[in-house]
Amino acid sequence: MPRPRHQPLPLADGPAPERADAARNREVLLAAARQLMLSEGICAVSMDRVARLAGVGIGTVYRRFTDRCGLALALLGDSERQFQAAFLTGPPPLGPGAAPETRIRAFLHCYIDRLETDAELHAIAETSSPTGRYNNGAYRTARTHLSWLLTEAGAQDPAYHADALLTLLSAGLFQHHRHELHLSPERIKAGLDSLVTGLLSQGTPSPN
Amino acid sequence: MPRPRHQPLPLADGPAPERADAARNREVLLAAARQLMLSEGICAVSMDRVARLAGVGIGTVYRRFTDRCGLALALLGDSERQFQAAFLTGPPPLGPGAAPETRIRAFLHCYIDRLETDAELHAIAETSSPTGRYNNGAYRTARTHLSWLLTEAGAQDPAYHADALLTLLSAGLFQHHRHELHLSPERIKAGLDSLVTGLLSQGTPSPN
DNA sequence: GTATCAAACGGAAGACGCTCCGCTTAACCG
DNA sequence: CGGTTAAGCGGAGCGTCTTCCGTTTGATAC
Repeated sequence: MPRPRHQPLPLADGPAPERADAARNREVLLAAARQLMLSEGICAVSMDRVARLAGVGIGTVYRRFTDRCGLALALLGDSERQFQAAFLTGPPPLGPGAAPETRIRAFLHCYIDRLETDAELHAIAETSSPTGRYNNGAYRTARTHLSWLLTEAGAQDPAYHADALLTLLSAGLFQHHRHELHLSPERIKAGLDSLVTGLLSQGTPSPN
Repeated sequence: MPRPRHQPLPLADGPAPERADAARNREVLLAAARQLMLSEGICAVSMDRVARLAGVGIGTVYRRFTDRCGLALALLGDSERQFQAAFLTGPPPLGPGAAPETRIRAFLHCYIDRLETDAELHAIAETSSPTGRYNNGAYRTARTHLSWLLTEAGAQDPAYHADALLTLLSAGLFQHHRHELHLSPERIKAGLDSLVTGLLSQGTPSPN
């Protein structure tokens, strides 16, 4: 009969502690993926090759990262954490202190800058199911934040428009604008800016 | 020595005439794909099964439709042609005759209705490369049209905002809104409408 | 009818994502 | 330390998309 496992600390249970070998493998795998990416480009980062370069079985890659998108998301983890810290608790204009509208623009500009450096990785991270993009922690945090800023700024329908703005930050659209239509990042930011202006020109008919 | 082929009619050369067996196979394959879709759902529509049900080799499917997205696009062909006819030459509010702003809204609403009936097929059609969605005839026609309407309506930066609006009509976002957030089609249309209002509230400062 | 050739065909083979399941091992307890 | 258990591991195998290339065939000219 399976005896109930004793709970050493019933307080503050996170999403489950990771065993030592698991944590080790996570790092080894991320390192392998990064190396593959740097030396041969994104296309070379297949689950199979990452596993072999890391010296583990494929099953392990999936156990650690769920799927290819999960691996991409993990590779973006540092960038993501930095970004979140910046818009949640960092200095203005991105962080608290600036006017909501200013923060929204800063958020969008910063996101475009992130795409400029890591568009391909973002593209993979958005690849799973059609709705996969909308179902991960990073997306939800961003949406919640944007939605709140839009509310603060007095916009109509913040929930819808938060999703709308984030959809305009999809890697696919960015790559199309950037590398097929040859728009500069500034041009893209300007487009987003005018959209924000439009969004905020309604809602609060006159902010007096 | 290869003798030069005689040209029967040097006038009006289309994108290349399709040989009889090729045209026949195209129809057989589309029928097979439709049947599979109706009887077992979109997931059952794999290139392999379509080929077998049609009684041809897989190579033929690829020769006729290039890839899976091409097949999906072909399945949407009728709907697409109807839609194009409607907004290019049909009656108002979608076609010529109504005010540009009215036509823009009608365009978006109509697109949402199309997604409501064929979201899954659209999702597959948007699946190829990250930028695949932006590189097919249907997309380009829609973009040109929207861009022109935006110009007529006096919007700023019509080129950018045409892409923006079309990106908000992606199947992935629609499915997320519709089936995960449980928004009604009307709710989605309202969101798009308020965006359009914002877009057009600038540009022409006062249309007098 | 016959010759010719580009177009079309078929299906084997490759690459990749992902699943499944039997075996191994870290972690914890007494 | 030895027992117990959940977590982790490995890799064969499946399904799918896609490519490649040798063979076949429809269309045309003569």
